[in-house]
Amino acid sequence: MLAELISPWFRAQARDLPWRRPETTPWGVLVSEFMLQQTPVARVEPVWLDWMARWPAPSALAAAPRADVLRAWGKLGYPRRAVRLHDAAAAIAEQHADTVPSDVDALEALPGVGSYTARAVAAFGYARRTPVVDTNVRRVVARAVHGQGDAGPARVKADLADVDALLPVGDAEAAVVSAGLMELGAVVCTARSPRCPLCPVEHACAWVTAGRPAYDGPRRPVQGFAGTDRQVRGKLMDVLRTALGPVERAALDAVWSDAGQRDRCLDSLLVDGLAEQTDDGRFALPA
DNA sequence: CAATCGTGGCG
DNA sequence: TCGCCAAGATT
Repeated sequence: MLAELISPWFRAQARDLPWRRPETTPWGVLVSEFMLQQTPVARVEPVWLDWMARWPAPSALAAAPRADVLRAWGKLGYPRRAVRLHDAAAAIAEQHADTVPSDVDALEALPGVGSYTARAVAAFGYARRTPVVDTNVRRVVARAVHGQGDAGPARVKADLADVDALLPVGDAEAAVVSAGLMELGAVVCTARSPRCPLCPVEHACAWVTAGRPAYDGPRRPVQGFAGTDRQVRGKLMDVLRTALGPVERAALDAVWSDAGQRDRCLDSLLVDGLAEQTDDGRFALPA
């Protein structure tokens, strides 16, 4: 029911995102999915284009120094994703003959690849029928199927089953519906002020039928940022990324006044493989 | 399960 | 201005 409405809408209205172009390889899809984890499309686009030009295959990325990878990641945020993608590329090059797996279980075994990313790569990289459940899809299902104003806390198995029930039988067509569900949530069925008059599902939507009741369930508390370790780590990484070579400890000390927090964050960056200490005691991105 | 992990734009 | 958010994964 919903699928028949979403599919033609998506074919006609889908944004022309670079990783959706027909020449994009599964590797390109995988890279896009890593970058899009918690990061808006607009910020990902230029970085993805740069990465595809530099590292068109997993083996190419795997051969790059980690410092180059982290600099190319730029300010997308959550730089551990870059480390995991780098490691995933090495695993694909060495264990999968430089070919991104199409099997969900094999994908999930890669570093940084969870339930969502594995299914997204199978669906968008290989046109497989598999439920792809992200925050957008959960919101669309909560509204259109369950008549609720928003999605509550994730219920992994039930969410997968909900989406699976919406997908048509055929692989290729199911993959289009999966992409359409995400597009709908991203562009029309948005968290704030959904554009119901533009929605292909409006007249089949349980939430609209119910009079668009407000969401009453529990809200995920919004993460603070100012003053957190996340902010401090970000400032430290910015120094290391910008520097041409190793920097003195003084250069890192300058970004945050609380020495205890600063040292703890620097240690965590070393542990995460985002920074290293040189023999002469300075700090740099890992070679 | 809840906390943690960056960044910047927008209403 | 500032809270809220944007295609999650890991521990």
